[in-house]
Amino acid sequence: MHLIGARETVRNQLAAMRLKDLAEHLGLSQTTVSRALNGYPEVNEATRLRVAETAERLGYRPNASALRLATGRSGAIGLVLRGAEELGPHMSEFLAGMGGRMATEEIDILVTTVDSYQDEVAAYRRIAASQKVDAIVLHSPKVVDERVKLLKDLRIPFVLHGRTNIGETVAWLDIDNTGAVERATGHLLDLGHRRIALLNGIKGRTFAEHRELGYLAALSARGVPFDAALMSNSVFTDEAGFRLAQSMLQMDSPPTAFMAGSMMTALGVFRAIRQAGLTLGRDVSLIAHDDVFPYLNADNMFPTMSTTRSSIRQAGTRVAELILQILGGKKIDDVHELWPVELVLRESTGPAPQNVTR
Amino acid sequence: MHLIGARETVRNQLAAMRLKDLAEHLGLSQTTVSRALNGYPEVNEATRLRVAETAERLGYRPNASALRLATGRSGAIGLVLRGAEELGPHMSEFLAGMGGRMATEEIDILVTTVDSYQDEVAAYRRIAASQKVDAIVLHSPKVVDERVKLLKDLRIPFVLHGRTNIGETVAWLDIDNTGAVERATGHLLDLGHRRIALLNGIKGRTFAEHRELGYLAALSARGVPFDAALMSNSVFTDEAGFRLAQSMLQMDSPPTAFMAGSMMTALGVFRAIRQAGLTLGRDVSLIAHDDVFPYLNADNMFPTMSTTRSSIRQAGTRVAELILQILGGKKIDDVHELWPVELVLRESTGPAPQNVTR
DNA sequence: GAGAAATTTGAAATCGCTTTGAATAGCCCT
DNA sequence: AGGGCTATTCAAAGCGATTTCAAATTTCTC
Repeated sequence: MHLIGARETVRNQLAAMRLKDLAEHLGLSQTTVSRALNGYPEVNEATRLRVAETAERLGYRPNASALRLATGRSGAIGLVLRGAEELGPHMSEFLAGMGGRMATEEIDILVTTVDSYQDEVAAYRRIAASQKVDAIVLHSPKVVDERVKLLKDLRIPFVLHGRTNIGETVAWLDIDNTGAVERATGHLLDLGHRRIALLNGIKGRTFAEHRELGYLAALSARGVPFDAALMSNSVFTDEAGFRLAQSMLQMDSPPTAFMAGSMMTALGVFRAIRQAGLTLGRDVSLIAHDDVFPYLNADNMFPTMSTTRSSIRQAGTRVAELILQILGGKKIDDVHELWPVELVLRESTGPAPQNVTR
Repeated sequence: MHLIGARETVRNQLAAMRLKDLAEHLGLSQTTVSRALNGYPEVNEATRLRVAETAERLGYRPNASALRLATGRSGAIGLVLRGAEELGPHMSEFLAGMGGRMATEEIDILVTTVDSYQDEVAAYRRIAASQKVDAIVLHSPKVVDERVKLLKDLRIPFVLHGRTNIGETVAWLDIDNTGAVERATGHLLDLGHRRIALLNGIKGRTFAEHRELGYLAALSARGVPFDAALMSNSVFTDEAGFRLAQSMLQMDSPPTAFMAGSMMTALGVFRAIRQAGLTLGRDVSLIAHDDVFPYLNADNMFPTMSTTRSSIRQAGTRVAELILQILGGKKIDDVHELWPVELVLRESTGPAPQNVTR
């Protein structure tokens, strides 16, 4: 019993080491240890070395909550997802990109899932009021997205992945959906296609509207009238792609080419074409938008798939970078990036078939 | 100037409201307000009502960091992902399930991405030392997984999604991979198939080993010898499925049936079968494991796909629940769940073709 | 070698919450 | 009226870090 010094409280061996413990261990004040660890200049180099070495050896890490309380920064950035719809392959790729960049800064990503738009608004309010995150990634914007206003009112820094027309300055990163689809559609038109189907994303989402703009622009540039029956809006699933393509192929005057909004959609279209007894790349052409999923490679398809390509993972990485810049003080007026989209032609596109009689 | 009371410090309007502000506003002490908000019994019901109403009206939310520091609980659970490989469709479904359950408890999910196993270990140490999370979800275990030991040493509660043979008691939830594959393989054997390919997951992962066990058990039960050339291990991608199925179909004695480890794999197999000029469900049979992705429905395929089915999203929800139970004091010895897997027969399976001469 | 300047360290305040222990007020009894 | 309870409320002490301000020590400068 008396072997244990009474002056010093004996902490549970299992409890994590605190700054105080480390300081006592070193015979220094908490102040000095803290400074040494955080690279302040006013600490003796020999001391700093000793502190760093001991901290490392003892596995000391500042308590995250205490650090956050003291500094006011939470060391995390928030991502609110509408569980069912949004946490799909696109988001996980984006997340992977973001995570990669944030990991090097020891910043975590706080994922909150919600069920409805109302819940989403509530979640933002909650996150803001409780100061859980330093910034937010806003995504999947609608053409007019009130969430932007909300976040601005809440005074929480954020970067928008996509664009919106809300008349407020926001930091954003987006890909040139209009240009991509315009070019792809133009290419199909040049190949002689006149009936081109557009399997677009959910109505109201900015990217979907942008794609529609590009589609219409290409048609109108070549004086080809558009047919609303060839334009559809839905989620990007294999199933929707199949269903839509199937019904369009049964039209009196079916499309000879498809523009699929995602690789998932393309898989369904693919299937519908085959089921109709047609051959992709000969009877029917297909260009899909490729967000570059590592597990679904356009080059490895049969036939290989022509795509408009833009890595959503890279976008995630860059958005993370932009957030760091903003947290570092950069003005959001200067944070706008529009990424070009490649058009990669492969085997799924070919000249329009001559005898349209089927 | 003198209109502003000098006694009370004027806080920036923009700064979030603190408990102190709320208390002053109410003319009560922080203690009472805190208690009222947290449902302690020793506070007058009228007071509680008034506090609750005012807090709500003013949008007060306790500062997360302060709350965490004071209570010692972080209100978050951790998920470490090896970015590139792991953050795919499976994980995002699992995450969606977890998130749904955690959201109702106002618990967040802290996602950390890492690049290597070493980084992963470092990440766990960091997370533990900085007390960022109350618990961890450990996933994708290997047959012998040292991460279990690490987390136990770190004394951080966790639930394992899957199983491992490390000789330590851990809380886990897993699906009956062995049983599922055994039954599916048995069914194919009953249909007369003798050359059945197994496109399994990555070697060393417990679930892959379990599936192999089931496969071998079914074969041996019917006295059918196994052929190592029909067993493969790889990631669950469309591409790998295609490549493996394609090469197997070119064997002298090709398989007449495939067991695909995931829907992604199945898509590739599907393609290889078609490319070989064969018809799925007639010339070749296919059973895929279906984790139930909302965007890839076995029922909507053509032909519809026979599957072993188990919702990974539900698993996520349940794992979240188990974590909550453990944090609530439940002994980990009592937390083990083995979920049965359905075998759903659809059109992609049929009797083995009679004339094997091709 | 004395005083000024620079370097290095430390005590204590602070961040915003919870919680312990004490104080006050109200009520019932005898 | 005073003692004993119970019901409420509050002041102050943590939680574990950072940071301000002051003190102690060393190094210059002349």
